[in-house]
Amino acid sequence: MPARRQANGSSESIDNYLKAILTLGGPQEIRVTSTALAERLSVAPASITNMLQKLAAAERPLVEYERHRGVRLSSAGKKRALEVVRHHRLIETFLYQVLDYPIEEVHEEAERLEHFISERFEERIAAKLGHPQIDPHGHFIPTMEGHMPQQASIRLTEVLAGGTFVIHSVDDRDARTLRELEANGIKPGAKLKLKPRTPTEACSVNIGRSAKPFDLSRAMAADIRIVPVEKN
Amino acid sequence: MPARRQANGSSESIDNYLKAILTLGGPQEIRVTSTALAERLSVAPASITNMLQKLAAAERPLVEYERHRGVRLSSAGKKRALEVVRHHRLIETFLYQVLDYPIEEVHEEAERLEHFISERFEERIAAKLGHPQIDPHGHFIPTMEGHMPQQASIRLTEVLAGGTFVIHSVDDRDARTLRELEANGIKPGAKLKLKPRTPTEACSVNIGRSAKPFDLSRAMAADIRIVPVEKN
DNA sequence: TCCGATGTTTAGGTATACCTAATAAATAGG
DNA sequence: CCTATTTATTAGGTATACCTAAACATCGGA
Repeated sequence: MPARRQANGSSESIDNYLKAILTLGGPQEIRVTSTALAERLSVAPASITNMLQKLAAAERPLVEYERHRGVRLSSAGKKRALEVVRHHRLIETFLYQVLDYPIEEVHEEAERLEHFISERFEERIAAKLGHPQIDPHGHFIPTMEGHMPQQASIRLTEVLAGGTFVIHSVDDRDARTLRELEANGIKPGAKLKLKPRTPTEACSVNIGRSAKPFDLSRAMAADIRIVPVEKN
Repeated sequence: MPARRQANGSSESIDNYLKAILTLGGPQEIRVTSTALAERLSVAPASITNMLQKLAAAERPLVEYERHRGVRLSSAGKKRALEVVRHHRLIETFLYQVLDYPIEEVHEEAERLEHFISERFEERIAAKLGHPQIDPHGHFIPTMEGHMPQQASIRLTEVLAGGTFVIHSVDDRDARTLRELEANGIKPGAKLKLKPRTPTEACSVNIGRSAKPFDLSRAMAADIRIVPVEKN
């Protein structure tokens, strides 16, 4: 068998399956379908089935899998997934704060390196950064013990009531969208006022002083998460 | 085909073949034999032949290979090999200086990460370090343009004449040996006096004030390189 | 409830990078 | 100079992680 180049036991590919199951399953750890995984990972559905069977059949299974009923992470799988997410977010923070990367480049580099850094590397950059809890996108960084801090945030697109919010995170998968949004003031920490609306209505947003209509489909694509602010 | 996880075109495995050919070929770029490569890479000789054929047959060949006559790097191969060596040595320097790694741990981490960092990462850590020319082991760092600085150093084991030298580099492949040698003052920058000897004789070494006999086989294993010092 | 659309799995195949065993070429000793 | 040993190559096989195409479940609507 070919040499393992990872600092730990699993492969890069497996890491990515676990991460995808973690994020698609959401905080309630809903079963994830093959199709959803196939789309997320840009892999044929048949390949997903194959991999899931292998992950479930392992000595120490990383997922719980039942034919035609989707997958969930096992506790071992969740541990590894959270470790990889921790790596990703620490690396992003490090690239941004220590190596002065432009914000829109941190994701791609982190996506590659997250699989290959050692425990020591993880520990050292965390120490250098003062054990940060959120990354430059506003995402919480899982703890060393594999625990994801509770996020009291909600999707912008889920909010119908209107009110004042702080942007908690802006998803970092598409560099262009991210940059555009940032240029418009849509970035973690920014304050934002929503007008009440129905699910189908366009969204109106106040950022700082200026009020502009906001295209909901873009918010959908970018997965903007916000935290309600108590008026005081 | 499986997704490329490297920032550049080639694979981790290919990188390692190129690096091995570079170092085994030496500064004069002697043809390297399959056996030598097989040993260095801990891979069966048959696998070496296979890989060399592929590397030589590529659209843009990375090696010049003739059956039964060994390999040399092509200019493209040499460029990539030097790039990987640059990555390795920059990463080691970075781990040591910025992340406070213990010296004996930098090699393993660099060996893994060297294949996966981007041009940007390389450039950023080089800048952070002030574009260093030698790594913590005393090895020269190839330039961005893929040029290896001339090393006026020689193998400790090749020196028969005796004289005063500065240790230029101590090879970093075996952590234990490295640590032991360092504990005995054998580290880059240390001054060292050799007594004249024959190839088979034990070696006598002065480090600072103390003179001790030195086991040549250990020097052989560790590939200690030294630079002659003009007495003044 | 049955039936077709959708989603999922099985079957069979590709490329990479390894392996072992058998064969062939080069080199060195008598 | 010819054989014996060493070194290198070919042939055939494994595991991983993908693929396509065909078969098979599940689910929602008539």
